[in-house]
Amino acid sequence: MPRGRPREFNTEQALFQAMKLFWQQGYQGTSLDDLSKTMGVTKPSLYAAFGDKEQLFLKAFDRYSQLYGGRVQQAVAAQTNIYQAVKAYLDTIADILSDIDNPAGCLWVNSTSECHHFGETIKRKIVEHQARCEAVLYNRLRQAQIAGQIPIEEDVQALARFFGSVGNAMAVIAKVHPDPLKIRQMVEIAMRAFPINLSFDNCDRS
Amino acid sequence: MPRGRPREFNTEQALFQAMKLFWQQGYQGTSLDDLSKTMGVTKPSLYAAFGDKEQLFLKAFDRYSQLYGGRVQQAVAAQTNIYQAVKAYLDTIADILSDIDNPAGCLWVNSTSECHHFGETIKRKIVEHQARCEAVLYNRLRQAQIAGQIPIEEDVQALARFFGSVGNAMAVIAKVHPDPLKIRQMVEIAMRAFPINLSFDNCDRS
DNA sequence: CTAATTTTATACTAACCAGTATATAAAAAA
DNA sequence: TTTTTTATATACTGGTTAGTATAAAATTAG
Repeated sequence: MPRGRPREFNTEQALFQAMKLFWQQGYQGTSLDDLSKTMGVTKPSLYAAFGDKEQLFLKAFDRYSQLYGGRVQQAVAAQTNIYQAVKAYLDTIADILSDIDNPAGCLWVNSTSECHHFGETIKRKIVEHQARCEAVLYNRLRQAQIAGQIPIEEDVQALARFFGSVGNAMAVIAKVHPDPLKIRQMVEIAMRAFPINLSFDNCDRS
Repeated sequence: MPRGRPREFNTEQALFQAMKLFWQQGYQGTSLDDLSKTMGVTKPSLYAAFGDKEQLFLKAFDRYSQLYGGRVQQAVAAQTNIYQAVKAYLDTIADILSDIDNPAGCLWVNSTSECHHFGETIKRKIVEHQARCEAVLYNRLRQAQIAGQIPIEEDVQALARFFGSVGNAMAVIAKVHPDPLKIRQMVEIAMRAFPINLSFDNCDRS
């Protein structure tokens, strides 16, 4: 057991609350008094445990990235078919956006809108997250292309960016019209842009 | 000529500067001192001419909506072919996002991210703008559907929402990677999702 | 020129912000 | 118990925020 007086709060739970608050209200829209109250941690304890507001945000963002980015990544990995893998990417985002326990929209998309105000550290995190999401799709698409399932003349990097962006677009819609049906329709229509290799079409699009 | 001391600033130009500042920095990220300085108008004059911060934002947002929404609407109206009309919608947004004189991204998308902090008046404006953009696409798509150029079983409302959302997604990309080429590629791929009426296909997709 | 009217310049206010100093409480170590 | 260590509670600080009071300046009307 550690030395001094024990913490009266759970670090993980408190960080989760901070993440949800930043997600809902944005970085600038969330005050330390707000955080302190919602996390159930007094300000001095908060600083001792997580550092200043920027560091807390970084940790909250990492948590978001691991939790939901991880869930999307797993869903993609679980599919063997490339078409279904891309669809799983969008479907999982649709699931997350439709969960009424979650704040509306996407923390990453919200953060990009605020990026003018951020320092270099947070900006780097934002770019990294985007790159990681795109890479999940790119790796699978490129692999499928090499396997002949996607036409060789396709720019799979651009394709990964497109489907990644559709996920972001769904988050924007979810923020204005939190209607699961509308989000599902987005997935359905977006998947029509999936390229067909006419000579090697062995993809199941059921 | 009006009665008292004449204004030393141009209202239109000042509002344009305010719009650009909100666009770049967001509502919460833009202070009145900021606005006063950039607009070249002292705070008391600013309040006399535009009202408080919320009212100024509403006017700046209206200006944005008229200026760029109008430009997109015109581009769509200029096309006779439905496929080209939808493409013109996205191409015009790509043009606006690629203009280095403009702040990165889209004021509307940025504002949706901040919406938790807004009062009902601004929230209504945000929903209205989205509905108007979608309507530009819907009206054309529905017309084309009635004319038999789009399959009757298509949900053209969902289609309008999809292409509108692609425009938003392009704005998010532009905020992180301000690369015109990447934005153009988004348009190219998104247009693949355009529905073909196999029995009445008279659309020019050149 | 005078009076009425409107804009501008300066300085101010009350509330809120991120962050902290100080003192106290709760645990382990000696 | 006493000392050491860590966490908590309270109150505070300096800076920023939106918004304003006051007075001077610039114009027109009579």
